[in-house]
Amino acid sequence: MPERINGSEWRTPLRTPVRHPDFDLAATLECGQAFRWQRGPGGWFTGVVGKRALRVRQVGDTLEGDVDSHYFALDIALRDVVATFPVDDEPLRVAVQKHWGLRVLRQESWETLASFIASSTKQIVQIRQIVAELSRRFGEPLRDGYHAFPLVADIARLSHKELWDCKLGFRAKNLLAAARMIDGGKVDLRPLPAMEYERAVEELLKLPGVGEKIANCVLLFSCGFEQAFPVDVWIERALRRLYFPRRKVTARQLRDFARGHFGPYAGWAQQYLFFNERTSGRGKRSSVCA
DNA sequence: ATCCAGGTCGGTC
DNA sequence: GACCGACATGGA
Repeated sequence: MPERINGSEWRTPLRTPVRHPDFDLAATLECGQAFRWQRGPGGWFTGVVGKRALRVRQVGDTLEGDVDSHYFALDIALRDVVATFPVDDEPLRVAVQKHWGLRVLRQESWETLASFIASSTKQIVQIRQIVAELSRRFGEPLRDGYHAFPLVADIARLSHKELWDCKLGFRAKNLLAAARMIDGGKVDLRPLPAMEYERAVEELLKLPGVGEKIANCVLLFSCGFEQAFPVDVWIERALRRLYFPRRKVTARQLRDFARGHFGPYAGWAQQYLFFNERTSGRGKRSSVCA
């Protein structure tokens, strides 16, 4: 099938279609963990992973196109993950059922860190714009007008204004300083996956613009810490609504609850609850703005 | 117009 | 420790 996009041939050859019943491509790509995918005609998603422009779609149980099974974490048995979730947790059970097949991707750590430094008090649609702009201006050109996410060293060399012009606002200085710390060897992302969780958090907190929430995003989405549980405004809202209705609890209490309650795959539970909260229409805002 | 967005940080009490 | 406002910008 010689698919063409914008008149130019895509990536050749497309791989053999793969059957995978426990995977929901759309939910996985649109739940807010990745910022570089776009849904196009025919149900095809296009995006960039590392230095590859990929195109993939799901038809029923079948995946077509560039199926990167490592990136999509297809080796993980979803039933085993769900089996670790607490029994008698009805809200989580409902969320999992509603979005069955949603998986936590294995993303690249620098891109994840940079994207989430850019994310603070930004809407997801704006984060996507910023990441796209950074890539377009400073990332390695790939085929068909796509660009890789810029390397740490390339961001580190930029001026404050060059980053500012990518709509980063007050986050520009944080991204620049973080890039320079990593590029200069003050912080090393590579050993994070092998560290103890607490130690890895501590390491990331050295970076400017990185607090508990963003550190947990990086550890969950790009370092294999399935227990990491980022608490943002959406999850906070969901936890209050689902587990502490009409009770006053502090943010700290919510974090402690989450860490003790959801188990070794708390991060996966977080994604189901997060996506559910954003799509259920019960939050203060009723629509997903992506 | 006004509020709020996948927060973080440095200042208060 | 918990609480508070500043920080930039744009979407709803």
